[in-house]
Amino acid sequence: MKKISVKKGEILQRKGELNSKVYKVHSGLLRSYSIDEQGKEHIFLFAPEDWIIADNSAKDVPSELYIDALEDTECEAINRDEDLVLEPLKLLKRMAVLQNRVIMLMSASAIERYNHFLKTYPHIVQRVSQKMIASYLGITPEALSRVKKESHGKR
Amino acid sequence: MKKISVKKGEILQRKGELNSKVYKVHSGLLRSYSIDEQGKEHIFLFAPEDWIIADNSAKDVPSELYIDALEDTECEAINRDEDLVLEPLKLLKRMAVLQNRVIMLMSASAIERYNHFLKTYPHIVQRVSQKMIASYLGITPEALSRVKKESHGKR
DNA sequence: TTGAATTCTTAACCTAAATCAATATGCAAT
DNA sequence: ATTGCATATTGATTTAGGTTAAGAATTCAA
Repeated sequence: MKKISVKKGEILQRKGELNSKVYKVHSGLLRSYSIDEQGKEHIFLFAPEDWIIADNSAKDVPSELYIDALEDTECEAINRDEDLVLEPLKLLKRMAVLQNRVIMLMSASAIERYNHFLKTYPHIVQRVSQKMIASYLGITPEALSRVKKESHGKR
Repeated sequence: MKKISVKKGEILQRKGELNSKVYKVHSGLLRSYSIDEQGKEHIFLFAPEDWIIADNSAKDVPSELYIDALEDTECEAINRDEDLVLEPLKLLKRMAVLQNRVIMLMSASAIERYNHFLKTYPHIVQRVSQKMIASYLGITPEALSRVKKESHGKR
């Protein structure tokens, strides 16, 4: 359990690493993301102040996700087994977020996904680029741009 | 922590309920699913022998998922807070499954999703209908039928 | 401050999968 | 066995979103 300072753009953890930690963000903004076979980035999670971010692969399996900083960030690195006993309720909350995300990805259109994002991360919209948001939603930046334009009257 | 017998088709838990439990399957097959605004079913998880199934919404929030039996099932109902301390490693495993599912939903085509399913649930394919599998993959039964046909040579 | 580099928007076109519809197959209950 | 129902397959058509490309707007580094 030690404090870490990360500069914007720095990579905290890479896909394929085994010694994966859990990071608790005190200030700033981290994200986790995967890169698929075609080299495309998919943002898995944003972690602003007070959120916890981690790769959740089994402990003996190389991690699937990269974690890096979208802003200069102060955070705390915790061992995964410590995390389990330290903050069990936060863990349940993370499960809830993931569950909503799966349901959303299976049933929601582009615009519905965007609205879901606004609800999950009300304070992040101003801090990240459209490109990042699109990557989180699982659509292209072009599609996001279109969809926002079309919905101007409707919300 | 009590034993429960569920007949095929019986609903163990409904969307909107608050007293949500965690179920550990001893034999048979359970599933959890949501129903969206258009009345469409989306299977969230299959739980065959030895799996654990639950709605992961926050405890003070009505559950999002239905849970029912696809086969006659023997299982065990556990309180969510008990579950947390009883089997912390299984919980981490469930997180890993969810994480893979999100990544899959964001980046994979229909055929890739099907192959992913075969890997996650090697023994379930024979036990559930194409319709159920399609619902789990987030595609229509028609799309699944076509995609399997097209890939006959290729795998 | 200026140039280079991302990012954003818009448009035209393309494609994977959804929808709609018809037929076929399998299964359960009497 | 026969009826009825859900499931599966196949085909025709539509559509949401992807791809490509080009210009405008922002950001960033020197």
